[in-house]
Amino acid sequence: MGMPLQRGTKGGSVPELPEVETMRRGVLGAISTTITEVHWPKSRFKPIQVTPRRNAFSRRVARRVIRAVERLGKRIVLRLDDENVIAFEPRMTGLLLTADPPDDDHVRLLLKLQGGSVSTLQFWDRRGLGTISLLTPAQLASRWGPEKVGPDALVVTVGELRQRLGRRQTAIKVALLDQASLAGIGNLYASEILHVALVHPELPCRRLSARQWKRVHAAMLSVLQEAIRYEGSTLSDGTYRTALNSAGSYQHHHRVYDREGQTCPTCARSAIRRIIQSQRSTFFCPRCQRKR
DNA sequence: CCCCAGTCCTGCGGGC
DNA sequence: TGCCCGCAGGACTGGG
Repeated sequence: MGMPLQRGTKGGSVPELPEVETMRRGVLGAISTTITEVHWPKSRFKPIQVTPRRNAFSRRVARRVIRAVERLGKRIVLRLDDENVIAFEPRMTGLLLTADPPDDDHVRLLLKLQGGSVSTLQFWDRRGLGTISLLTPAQLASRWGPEKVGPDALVVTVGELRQRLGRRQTAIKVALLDQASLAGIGNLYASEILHVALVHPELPCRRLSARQWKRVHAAMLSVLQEAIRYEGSTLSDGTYRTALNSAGSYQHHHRVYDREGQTCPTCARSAIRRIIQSQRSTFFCPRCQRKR
């Protein structure tokens, strides 16, 4: 039983629902402010994708008032007084900050705001896979309407969840990541949720019993809500930060993610295993989460 | 429609 | 000591 005790090393938690919801709450102070300046800092890195082009974006958001700050799955949406929206998509390493960023090199956009408690809003992105978009209501609907983005994981009912995923042959862990079926879950929380639900990650969706769907749904809510209370997960590479550039602390409460070889905290007997599903790591306890 | 592999990008750790 | 390679995974795309 010489189980290797491994430490997660380059694990970098990515903004999923709890992290993006924490970002949203962190920038609520931008509501009712006016965008007075728009800056695109020069950088030695490849520029990130901005829609429309930067000049048009700057011209169209200048002097607009931010009416609301919303979350759409893993994206932050600022509703402007002309009905258009600014959408920030953090993807792997994007952050929305009201405080000083982790470094100046990776600031992609800086908005100066007037009239509220928040005077700057910055989009910071180390890897640069994130996107920034200014969209009309029609563009928003066609890109991220209900046909493209499923119901939010905090809002979906167990019936809806089962209706959307229940007939699929795909492994439950892979299906939970499909944003068109269910919005907000990413690789980290999928493993955590299935562990709490005591469901094996490789179980095909159509094989889950009604009881298991109930457990998955309940675990999804409890894990996501608990993670929001701890302001999300900041792993060893420290990438994810809140709007105030502080670390989240849910990583201290992870049960399986990035804990390969460590003893399962639920049964205290088996070692956490790591497998690859759809080219992504999945972590689970083979004792607590049985296939049959 | 369903499902999977490949692509984008930077930083970091391990191996040599 | 430094270089190279693999890995991290969200969203999208193209193919079977």
